[in-house]
Amino acid sequence: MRIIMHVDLDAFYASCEEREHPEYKGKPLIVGADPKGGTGRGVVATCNYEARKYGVRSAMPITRAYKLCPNGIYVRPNFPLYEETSARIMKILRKYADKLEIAGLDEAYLDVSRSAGSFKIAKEIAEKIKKEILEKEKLTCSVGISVNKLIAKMASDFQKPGGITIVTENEIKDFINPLGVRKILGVGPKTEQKLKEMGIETIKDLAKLSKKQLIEEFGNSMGDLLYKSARGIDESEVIEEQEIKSIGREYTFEKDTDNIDEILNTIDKLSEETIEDVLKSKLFFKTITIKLRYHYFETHTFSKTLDIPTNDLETLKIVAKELLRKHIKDEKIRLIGVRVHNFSEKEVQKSLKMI
DNA sequence: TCTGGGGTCCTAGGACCC
DNA sequence: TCTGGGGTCCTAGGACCC
Repeated sequence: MRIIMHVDLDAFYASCEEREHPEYKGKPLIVGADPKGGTGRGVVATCNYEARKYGVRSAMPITRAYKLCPNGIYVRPNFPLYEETSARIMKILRKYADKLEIAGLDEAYLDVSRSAGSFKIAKEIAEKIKKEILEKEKLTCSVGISVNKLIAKMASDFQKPGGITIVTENEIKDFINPLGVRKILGVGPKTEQKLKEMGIETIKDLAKLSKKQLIEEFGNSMGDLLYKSARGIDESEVIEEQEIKSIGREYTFEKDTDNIDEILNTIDKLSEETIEDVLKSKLFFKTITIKLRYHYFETHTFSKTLDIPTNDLETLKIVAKELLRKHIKDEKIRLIGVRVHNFSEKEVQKSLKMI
């Protein structure tokens, strides 16, 4: 049997900010877009627990957060700070894990089956991890321990902030049954709503549906996920390193725009930043996708696949602008994005026939 | 309430090849 | 003249995660 641990840093961005700015402590702190006195654009990235008392939550429009908590401290995210802090923490976690899967800046899965061997030792490891992160980084985390990633993640979420929750094989059913379906990784607002319309709200409800029923309603992949998740089954491995599938940048304008120069200049800028990352990763891409969001929030993507992989900035700029010209409607644009994918590691040599 | 920006994965139709 | 099926690639859209 496996022993899987999920470590989740508590209110990570906000906690990093509090650490760097002790004057923020004890006050509601919101990391995200500039509220601009209630007219700003964007959302809350993270807030501390003080701000949560006002009802502020992650992904909430910043204007709404501002109404709920006008006297809060609002700061822009400082990603270099979070990235550096996260990298040091992942280094700590790596020492304790047979296998480590980084699942974002603020969370990771650890396979500790071999090194722990039992839930008792796994708990001791979790305590050591918490202690080391607190001493070295002045940050707290929540830990879930179980037999797979699905339940470990649900467990880490169970006693936040700062808790350690263990769910053994025998306890899985009682642990998941009362939880809402939304706690399943992969179930978002749409699937939750659809299930609700079917009279399904908790995992216990979900477990009553047959596999056939679920696959008919939700398709092969999601149907299977729901069927297994409702039974606490998750065979997925802790994966050490994931390959990069796509690289891109997008930008929401301060004000919706139909100024073509502004849009084209933005494509240039986004392309340049995208290529910077592409060069760092030493990859060559074949497919270019642009994303357009209109003022009424309708969003479209358009892509073109090249004959030969490239990492060339001019090619990206030209193709991105071609795609824009070909597809853009006569409406104000809210967001524009550029993304590249379909990677290979080498620039494919031109065919010998060309000689 | 009016919805960021970085991504991943899945679906489905059509083209094209064998 | 009409009709196969499988596999792969491309394109567009959508749900979801942190």
